[in-house]
Amino acid sequence: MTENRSQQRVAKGRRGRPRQAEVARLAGVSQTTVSLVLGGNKQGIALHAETRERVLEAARELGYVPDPAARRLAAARNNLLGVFSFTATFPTAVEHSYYPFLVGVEQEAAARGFDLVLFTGSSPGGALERVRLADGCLFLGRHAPAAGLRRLVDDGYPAVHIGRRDELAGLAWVGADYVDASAEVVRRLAAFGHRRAVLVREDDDAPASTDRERGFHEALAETGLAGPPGAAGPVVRAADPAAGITAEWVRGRWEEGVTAFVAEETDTGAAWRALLGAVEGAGLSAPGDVSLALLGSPPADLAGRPAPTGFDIPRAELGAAAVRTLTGLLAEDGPGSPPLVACAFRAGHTAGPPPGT
Amino acid sequence: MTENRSQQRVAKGRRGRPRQAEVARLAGVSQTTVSLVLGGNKQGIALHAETRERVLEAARELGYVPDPAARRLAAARNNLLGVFSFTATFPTAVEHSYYPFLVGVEQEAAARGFDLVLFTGSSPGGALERVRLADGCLFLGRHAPAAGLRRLVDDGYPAVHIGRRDELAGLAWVGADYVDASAEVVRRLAAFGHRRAVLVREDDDAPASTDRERGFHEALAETGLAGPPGAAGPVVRAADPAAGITAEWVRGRWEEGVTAFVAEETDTGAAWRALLGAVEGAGLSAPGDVSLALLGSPPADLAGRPAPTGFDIPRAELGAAAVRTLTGLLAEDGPGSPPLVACAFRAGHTAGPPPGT
DNA sequence: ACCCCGGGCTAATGCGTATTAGTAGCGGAG
DNA sequence: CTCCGCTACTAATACGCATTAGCCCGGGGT
Repeated sequence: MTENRSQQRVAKGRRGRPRQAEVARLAGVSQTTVSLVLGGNKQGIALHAETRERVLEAARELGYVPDPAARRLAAARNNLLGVFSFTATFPTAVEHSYYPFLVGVEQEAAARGFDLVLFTGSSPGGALERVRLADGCLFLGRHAPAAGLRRLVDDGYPAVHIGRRDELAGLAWVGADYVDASAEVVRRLAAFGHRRAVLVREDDDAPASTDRERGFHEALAETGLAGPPGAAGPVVRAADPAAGITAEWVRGRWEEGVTAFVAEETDTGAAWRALLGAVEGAGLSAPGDVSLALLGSPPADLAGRPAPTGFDIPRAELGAAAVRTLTGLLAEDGPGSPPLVACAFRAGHTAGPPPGT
Repeated sequence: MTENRSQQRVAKGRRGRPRQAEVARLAGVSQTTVSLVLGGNKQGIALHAETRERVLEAARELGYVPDPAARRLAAARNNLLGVFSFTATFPTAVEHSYYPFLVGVEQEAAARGFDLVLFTGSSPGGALERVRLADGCLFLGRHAPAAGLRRLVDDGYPAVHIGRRDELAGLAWVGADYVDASAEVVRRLAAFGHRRAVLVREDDDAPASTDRERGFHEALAETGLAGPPGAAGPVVRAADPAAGITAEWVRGRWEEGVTAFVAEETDTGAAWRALLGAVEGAGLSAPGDVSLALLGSPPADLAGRPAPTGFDIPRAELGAAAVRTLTGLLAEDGPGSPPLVACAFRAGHTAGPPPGT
């Protein structure tokens, strides 16, 4: 049975893909010559045009494709870019956050002649090292293990993180300008005439969260918007938004004069979800009674609801920018594109003038 | 000269990582021994426990990590699976058809220790040959060029097509069981009490379309459901559904006693879109006046509308099945999983009993 | 005393490609 | 006719690891 099968395979043709040596044999030249012709002959060794043609023809005929591992081992280039995501692939959560990046990454990579290798972080430990198979790698996800990245970066491996990553010196990154985008949202709320606002954030110290909060604060200072009266301050940090952000809480703030509620976007969308529920539970409606804003995009399952006022993260653009930066590192010349990408304000339908204006 | 060069290399730090040879030196053993200890020694060569310890200690001390490229070169495998999609990656169109497959593919691949290489059909000509860099490849999209695939298959390259593909002998494939799923939808319509039904399909001869039609016909025969009276038959083929499926047409069928309208799903969703518009234009409502069913999932932009009665293609599961089949081919042992994956009936809200029941 | 055996290790080689150091052949300058 | 230099190649080697085929040594059998 097994014999039968393997015989079939042998009979069917060559085992595995053709090597340079086979191309060489067919073209009647040496393996070196094949390598020179197909590798672009950067060292400028003289070659007859006709020889070149023969080699190319033979390669085409056999369907030759270089082995990335061998190429890499010989200290050359693969034309492969890695994409490493740390979030284990969770269809639902991923649907709205991972894929759009990938679209941008893929387009930009294709445009520059690179193919993509997807590494998924499920496996533990040295899994990160796998990426060395590619010429360089993009890392995405909030929780990339610093130790592994440190290692790669120190070894001079070209790596670009999608999302701000300052604490890891030497690691290149591209990120969305959450500070400015968040500030802009608050400015719009102020322009509507709101006087008091709160920000609901999850208990997460990722740069993406702190940046949003910073933008929020900056715009408060700039516009004169205030938080609720009292010492609590305008920012609410909820480890479990569903529990912390209740109808009672919303009503309490509302009675204190808060007319604008802002939530940050996270993987789960928990803050926004809780806010929507609590406002509804409090018998308030947006944008009639209160204005709601989301610093980011709503979770996929709320796609049917009216679009929240807020901003859109240009994920595809970010992915493309990351590829540009990475290929810049590979070429060791370009200064790369600027790391911050602007977000687009989204008017949406959940914010408007406060009641009585 | 050679000395000089190697010194440069050290100075440059381009390769700062320790090799097995260095671990070996530190532990006072040979590189072979290091490889045996760290590689798990599958060949069962006798090794002193103390030697083992020394090697492990040395490896730890130097922070040794194996070079994946070298590893793969030596193993003549690279643990890469290709995914080749022919539809150029168009963010919008792709969002709902390409990505869900990928999710399943990725999970199953990760579970089996494979990484993924993404190829996009955008590049011209011999682009197909690129996939040979992976150990095997998945192909997806209705319009995969037969010639290129033929070539790969004949060479014994492990390839699996996602979607039925019978005409290409020797090509493995996995597909959704559209025949049974479509039949089931019709059975449900019959159970509601409908007596006459039509199927609107686009002018596309892909297996996915003909399978749906076959299921439709089979269930008609089985349940006694009929098409409209006259010679036209129960299936309407519209090259341009927006033009062919009009309000007048719907009203015409309705007056002939047709109470159930079924559309097939295609990339664009044109048939379903046209049907919805025409029914509305005819002043009819579903499921009150007529029942509508969609053989597949609605296009992404109609996600807000009531869920159509129909079935869901288990895309992720299909992707996973494809990976299983492919790894089966690679191992040359497993019989692979069965090629047909069942679809899940979706009750939805567009079908019910016909008026007057 | 000799051989064999098996435990413990290593030298040698292969994987496929890129690069470096040549080598043949030939025409022209000296 | 020698030597040079140029063109058009090729042989050899490195890359880092896995694997195969040994090698050496001590003890037990005969």
